[in-house]
Amino acid sequence: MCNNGVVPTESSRVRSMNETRDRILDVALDVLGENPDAGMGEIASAAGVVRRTVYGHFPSRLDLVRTLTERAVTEMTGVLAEVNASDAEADAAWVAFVARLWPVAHRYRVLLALRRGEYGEAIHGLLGPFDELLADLVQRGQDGDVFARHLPADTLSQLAYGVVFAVADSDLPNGAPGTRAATITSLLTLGVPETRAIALVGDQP
Amino acid sequence: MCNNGVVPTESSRVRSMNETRDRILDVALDVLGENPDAGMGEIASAAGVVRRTVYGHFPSRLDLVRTLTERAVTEMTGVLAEVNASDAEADAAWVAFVARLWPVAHRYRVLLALRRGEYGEAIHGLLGPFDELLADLVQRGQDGDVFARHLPADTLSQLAYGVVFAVADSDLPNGAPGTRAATITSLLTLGVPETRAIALVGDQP
DNA sequence: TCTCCATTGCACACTGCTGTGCAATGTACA
DNA sequence: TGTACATTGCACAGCAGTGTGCAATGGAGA
Repeated sequence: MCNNGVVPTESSRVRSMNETRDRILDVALDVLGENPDAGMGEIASAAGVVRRTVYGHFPSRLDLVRTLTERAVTEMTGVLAEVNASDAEADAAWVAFVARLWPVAHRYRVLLALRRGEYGEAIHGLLGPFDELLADLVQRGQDGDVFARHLPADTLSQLAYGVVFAVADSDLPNGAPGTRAATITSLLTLGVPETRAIALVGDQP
Repeated sequence: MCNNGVVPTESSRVRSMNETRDRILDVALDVLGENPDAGMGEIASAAGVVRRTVYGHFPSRLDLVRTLTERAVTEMTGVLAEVNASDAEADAAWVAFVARLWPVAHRYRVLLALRRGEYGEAIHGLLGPFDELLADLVQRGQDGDVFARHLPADTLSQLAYGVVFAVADSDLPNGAPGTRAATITSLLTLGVPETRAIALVGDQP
């Protein structure tokens, strides 16, 4: 015994396994992003692996999707909590949120599609904490009179979040040029006046 | 021979058949609205008919969906063309459009979900004329400086249209109370200032 | 060298859907 | 009364996907 923990037990062995596992997850995100109905075989092929191997890492398709969702929630709540912690005005916080969330959330955009359908309930449950943080931010904006009140905060937050990705989808896959337009549009939907929205976004990407 | 045409040939026979056919279409809209992945069996049961009978009227599932879409396009373009014909300002026209389209489009909301997925291409093609009319209206608004220009008219029109139904979905199935909020939100997304939007909607439903 | 084990390749059973064929059955119409 | 036909009930073939079992294979570690 030359180690007292569990980490460096079989360095190359488990590393290779984790690489496979991570590759499957990464590729699954891409494949499902293009076609939410893609099967395990399709994902396996894209990952350069046999279908049987995928089942070795994820007992069922639901397990795979669940793992993907957990990953997404971890990353996205991290960003949102950070933005929420600042004492900036809610509309400025929203701009920062979209700017920082964009790259990660764009990868996980498939979860929006998967929310309706077979695994809808499971995904919805896991996304709960994120949804709450989002609603909190919008609520703060409504309390501070920077966001409109024509809809309750939880509905409005989901809507504005959806608008961001609706713009993304209608854009070239290379989402870069759309970030600015998406941010402005979501601000408008939140009830921020156009002049203020443009001023907030400034000359960002 | 007591008739010279083809219409009143078998009054009760064909009427009964058309009733069955229409009932299947109506019910299919409801069933697919709740679950876009519903099968032919599910639709048949809901229509009080055997699966085999549905295939008697519609050779394939795609035929059913296509018929549904054609129906929707006919009704919706009718409403939109009428609104477009008036010489009202574009934002006022949009309000009238949403108000008049709401009942019919709400029934056909499933087409938005079906647009992604197996029949996406077919539906998209049939919806083309409607999409163009919609883009024309938004373009008119942009030209007249009542709508924002942060997005091209075709993208913005789709987005605003989607917002209307996103609000509807997050509402009670009884969509009545949401019409006002949905109209206001879509106007905001189009870049109409909040005060103007509220003034336009007035004390409508 | 020998052992462990992730991966592979193939087999299989199961489910759920689509679309078709065909012989009843019942009802409107001549 | 008899015919036409929409509907039914059932059977069947096909397809696509899921999840499992099991014997090879091959590379990394003891």
